Amino acid sequence: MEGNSVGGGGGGGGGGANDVELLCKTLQVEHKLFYFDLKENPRGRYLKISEKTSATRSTIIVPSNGIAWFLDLFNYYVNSEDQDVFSKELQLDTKVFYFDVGENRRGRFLKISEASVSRNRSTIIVPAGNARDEGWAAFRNILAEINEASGLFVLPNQHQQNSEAPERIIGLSDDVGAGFISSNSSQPAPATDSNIDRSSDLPPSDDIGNMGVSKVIRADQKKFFFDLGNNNRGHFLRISEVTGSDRSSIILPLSGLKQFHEMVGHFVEITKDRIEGMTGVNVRTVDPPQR
DNA sequence: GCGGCAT
Repeated sequence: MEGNSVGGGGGGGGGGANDVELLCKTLQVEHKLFYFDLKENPRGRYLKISEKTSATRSTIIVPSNGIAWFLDLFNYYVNSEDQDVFSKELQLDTKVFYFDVGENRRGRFLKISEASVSRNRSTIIVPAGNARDEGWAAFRNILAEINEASGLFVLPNQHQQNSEAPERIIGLSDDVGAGFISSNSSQPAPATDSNIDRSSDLPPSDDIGNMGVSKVIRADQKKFFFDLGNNNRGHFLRISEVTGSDRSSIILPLSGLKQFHEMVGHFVEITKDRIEGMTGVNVRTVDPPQR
């Protein structure tokens, strides 16, 4: 039961009492107080996020490989137009986090529910804040700090640098609506605006951890490189177009990858009769770039 | 001085 759980304090009581505290931060949003504790135990590292109001306290436990996903999702909710946001599901290990935006007379809020097999569902609610979602933005900033700092702590007993294969770690799926989905929606949401960052946002390339997955395709005279990577803002897919000596890239946070895929599939579908019979698209694996 | 969700 506790085999896969990280930091849940499962089984016989400890409640993470022995866990090492790596980093603590607090954030006040309106009258709520949020505690962020980055902790570590022999099973791994996790972020405990607690919401405390006058009488209640509720906590969610985020596995460390989910911090970047939380960051991406908060960016999504901060950057999207109010009417364009959808609920999201984030599966991490054995638990699922549900992100839902709600509104009542107190204002807009983001409800984050953690559902796991052996535990009651727990929920925190983050107020959007008055203007420009500053409550969510402040929350996002804390996540960014923690995500960045987390990379500075090295597990002494770390056997592999990437304990997760990219395909297996995480599934991020759209729940409701998903912006653009296989159904015959006539109006694809311009989700790309918020999901695709320009390459200028990248830190120096030293910080880009290549995850060892690189592919290249050719189309006509162009080459396109696909590289998985991660930086202090999370995981991303970099797609680079290389012509001659010029390279330009888009950086696609993995939270947008599914929508990207569906969007490409859409255009493949509607142009099918025009590309049938075309050949010459080669896909191969290449060595990770050196820089 | 808040208080949402939902078991």
